[in-house]
Amino acid sequence: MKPKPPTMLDIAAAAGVSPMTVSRAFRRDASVSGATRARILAVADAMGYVLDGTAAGLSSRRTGFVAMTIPSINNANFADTVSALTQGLRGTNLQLILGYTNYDVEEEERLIEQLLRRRPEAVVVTGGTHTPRCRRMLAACGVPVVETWDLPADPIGHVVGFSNAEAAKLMVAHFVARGYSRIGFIGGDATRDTRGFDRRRGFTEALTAQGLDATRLIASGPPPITMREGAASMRDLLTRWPDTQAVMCVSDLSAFGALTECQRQGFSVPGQIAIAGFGAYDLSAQSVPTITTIDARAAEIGQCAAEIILTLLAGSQAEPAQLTRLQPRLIARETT
Amino acid sequence: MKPKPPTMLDIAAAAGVSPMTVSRAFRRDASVSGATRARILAVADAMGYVLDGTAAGLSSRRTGFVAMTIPSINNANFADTVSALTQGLRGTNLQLILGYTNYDVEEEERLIEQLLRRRPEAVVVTGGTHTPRCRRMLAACGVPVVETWDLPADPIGHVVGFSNAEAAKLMVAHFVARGYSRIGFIGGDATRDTRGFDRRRGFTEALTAQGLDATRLIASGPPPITMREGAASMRDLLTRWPDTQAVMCVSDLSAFGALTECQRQGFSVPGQIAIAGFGAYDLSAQSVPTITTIDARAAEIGQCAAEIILTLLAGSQAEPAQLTRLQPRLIARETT
DNA sequence: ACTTGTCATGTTATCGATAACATAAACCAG
DNA sequence: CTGGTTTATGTTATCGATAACATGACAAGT
Repeated sequence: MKPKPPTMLDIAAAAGVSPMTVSRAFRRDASVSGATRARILAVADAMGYVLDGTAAGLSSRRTGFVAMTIPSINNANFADTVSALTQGLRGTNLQLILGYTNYDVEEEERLIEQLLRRRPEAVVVTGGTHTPRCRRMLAACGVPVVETWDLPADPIGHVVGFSNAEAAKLMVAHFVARGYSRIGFIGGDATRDTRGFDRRRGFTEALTAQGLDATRLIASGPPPITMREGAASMRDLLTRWPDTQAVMCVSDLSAFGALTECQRQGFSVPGQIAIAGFGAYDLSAQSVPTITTIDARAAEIGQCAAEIILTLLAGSQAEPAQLTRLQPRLIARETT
Repeated sequence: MKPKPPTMLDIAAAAGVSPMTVSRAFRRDASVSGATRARILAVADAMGYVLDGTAAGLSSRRTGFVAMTIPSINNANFADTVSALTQGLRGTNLQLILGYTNYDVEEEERLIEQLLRRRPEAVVVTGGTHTPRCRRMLAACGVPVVETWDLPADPIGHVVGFSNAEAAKLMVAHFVARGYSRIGFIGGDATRDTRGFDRRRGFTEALTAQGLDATRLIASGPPPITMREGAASMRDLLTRWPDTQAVMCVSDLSAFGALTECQRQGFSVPGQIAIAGFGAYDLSAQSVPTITTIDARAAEIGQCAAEIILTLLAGSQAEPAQLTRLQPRLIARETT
């Protein structure tokens, strides 16, 4: 029924060489004569042999894994970071394994332990807030750690991120320059999405600095905030503060939801109310009207993380922790 | 600099027990006295010990991996399947490892080999079209294989899918019932996205069966088709066949792009032209107007796949290959 | 008191590869 | 033709855990 898959010994016997030669044949660099390698690979293919990476990893202490945690699959921003990182790792024999924290640091702790069991050669986490045990595990795991999408107050290792608060201030400055003064914010509950929370903090700080009312805040439930919740929050906002002139949303998805709600209610955007999002999703470039947003440079985050990892794994000595600070860019569009 | 991480032997020595007892302490079921387990886990935590899953997997022949290939990250449909599958595996100690094929069977072959090296306990692939070598590897790997999102003509193992062609016929029937007869199709190049191709085939077959013109086909480049390409394709379509009454798009994203193009050109939807998508993304429920689409039951696919895998891994004897055929549902909305 | 059984733990062999070292053959300069 | 170097391959020990079997202690049943 289940014929046990062949091992390297079987291939070696069938090809009339030693196991070590088979092992070498399966690696690029190793010194094996062309003829021998071709014969071995042919035999292996014929016998349906697939190298056992589990055993290889145990023996060589190189598993070929890079572990990464992200809050949620199906978020275009994190997907961009993941894509870029995957792309940056292409050509090496490193593979990304992903875990989803669901915006929950407890879940992150469990996940990190599971991922570290796989003995990754590097770890990339999203965000700079972790449980104490999670921090300990990451600090002790002996491989490079990169925190992303944030600027942690007390980094564990390397950082590739940006200030979410600064990004929000950028947007407030844009609103003020456009002449809006009664400005609201739509986001998720503060407790879980720390990056969303930082954006809200930056938002209120910037408004306060301008002497403007910073109380028009809608919390629309646990993250991630969907389009539907963006729409519901817009309804709330318009009910509670009907004279609101502009709204910043925690993401483009919620901004789009807010926009559709305005369209349904017959409000003109930006004539009666201005809307801005965050993240520079395709959606905000394509919608009618197009949505003002902030490009958080998601792909560059992944790309920089990949470069850091490759450099670190190539060089043998431990390099000092590196901080790469990216500058988010405001993209002004039709909704403001 | 890099203190070598402790091994199970170190923990055993520190806790004054044998390595085997430590091994048992780390597993739920094993018989260890509560006091001993607590002591061992405390020592392990204090020493920053993390179980080496590589070695565990080699020894026990259970790696705890389920491998899955999907065409693309950042596709809400596949993300839903992945989420549901992850959810279904929660509570077991199985972890999903994902690979992205980029809609390319050659890439899939490379990926499957890489994934099989990790010795997964089950494999889930998206689609039913593979290279010969890929089929051979999957057939020989000795673990359950589930093909999804399709009904392969010649399945390798288990299947959880639906007929993309039938789904498209459903949509054509809907168009015809609404009285549209000059109907176009927007999709990607036929060569790579076989599911998209099947939808187009179903579309043309259904039109032909109705005696309608089935030549209004726009191929907008290699998949995945984005919103932007949907918009560009709509422009093409309106230029080449200005009297078109309705358009079926290969996905909701391209449908949304097509919708925005109509809005920019001042065409009323559905007054002057009807638009439908595929996939029941959030977007199509939220846009103004809401977009008619087909719910492919992405989450159920993941859920069923998880159930199959869990059943197979629980039972010891090999069960016969199982075909789960889901029925896509048409969701009529404002754009038609 | 004696068997039988259960529970907690220890011992030994092994999973499938690779590192590190060893060796034979081929090559090459002087 | 000789000594030194390179190239291709083999040998042995080991990576860190777990399976399978073994054992000793204690409880329960007769």
